[in-house]
Amino acid sequence: MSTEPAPHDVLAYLLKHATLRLATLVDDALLPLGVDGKEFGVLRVLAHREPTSQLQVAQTLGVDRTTMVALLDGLERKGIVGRRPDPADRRRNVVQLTGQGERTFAEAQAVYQKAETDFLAGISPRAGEQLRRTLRTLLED
Amino acid sequence: MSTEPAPHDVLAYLLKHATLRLATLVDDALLPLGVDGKEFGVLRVLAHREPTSQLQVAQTLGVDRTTMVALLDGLERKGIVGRRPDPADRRRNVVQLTGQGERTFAEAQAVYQKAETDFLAGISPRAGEQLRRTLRTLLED
DNA sequence: TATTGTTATACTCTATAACTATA
DNA sequence: TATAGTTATAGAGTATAACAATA
Repeated sequence: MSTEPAPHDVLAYLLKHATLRLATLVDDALLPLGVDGKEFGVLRVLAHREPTSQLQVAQTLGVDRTTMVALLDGLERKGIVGRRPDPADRRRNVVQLTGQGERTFAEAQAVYQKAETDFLAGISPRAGEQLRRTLRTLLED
Repeated sequence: MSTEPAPHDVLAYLLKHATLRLATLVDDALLPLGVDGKEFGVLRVLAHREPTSQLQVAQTLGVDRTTMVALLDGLERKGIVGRRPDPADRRRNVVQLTGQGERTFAEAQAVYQKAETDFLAGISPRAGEQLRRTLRTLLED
């Protein structure tokens, strides 16, 4: 046997695969609602804010504005979001959840919480909270 | 203001972005060595094991065997790994680090450790160890 | 027949460049 | 001139299918 450490026991690997596993759980859980994890991200932004422009949503999520177009096209086709020109600046689109979108978001949030709980099932609630705090601190900078 | 929780304060988001940040730090740190994070993953597998086949390396890393071909092509071109037919089963390629590959791996490991330390700079060593333990437990299943 | 490595191809995801309309 | 949204296009990354050599 080699004296080298196991290739999987390194923080970058552990973080990546924990991320992947939770993302898979969430995507699977959201499947019946007709949205995926990325779309759920858009819904969270729209539910949190007053109606905003596409660009603001894109910047909040850290994606390009051209990527946001396709994302919103899909959500609009499903009747989850609506777009209309901003009367105050007609270059902008005001984006907001539709009534159906609000319901989908509420269901998606419940489904997400369950997936997260399942993901954390192997550790104590205290350890789960500690994990969340630690990650927040690391991302604060 | 909305009563909805902030869209970024959700475990899936925190995990994803912590992963991204560490991956970026590691890639940047490895740049002068001429390898990236994914190639460093291959090096870790090869350093840990006795010489193995391409397929075994691919499976350990969870990538397709066709993906491994291109990865090893790059590492071989750089003189970091060598490939030769396995005398015991000539369908297989035995893959191992070259002398230069061993040196590159040693340097890469030092560089990685520094990037990880920088990443964890904002929390206590105890919290860093707790993070590692928690992630290991979550991935054990 | 099944397996390993390889190649060609297709698919997904995302960004860059160019266009339209508004400011 | 600059900005928001859109479209077309290109690039990175990875997987699927088909093939050659070997078992």
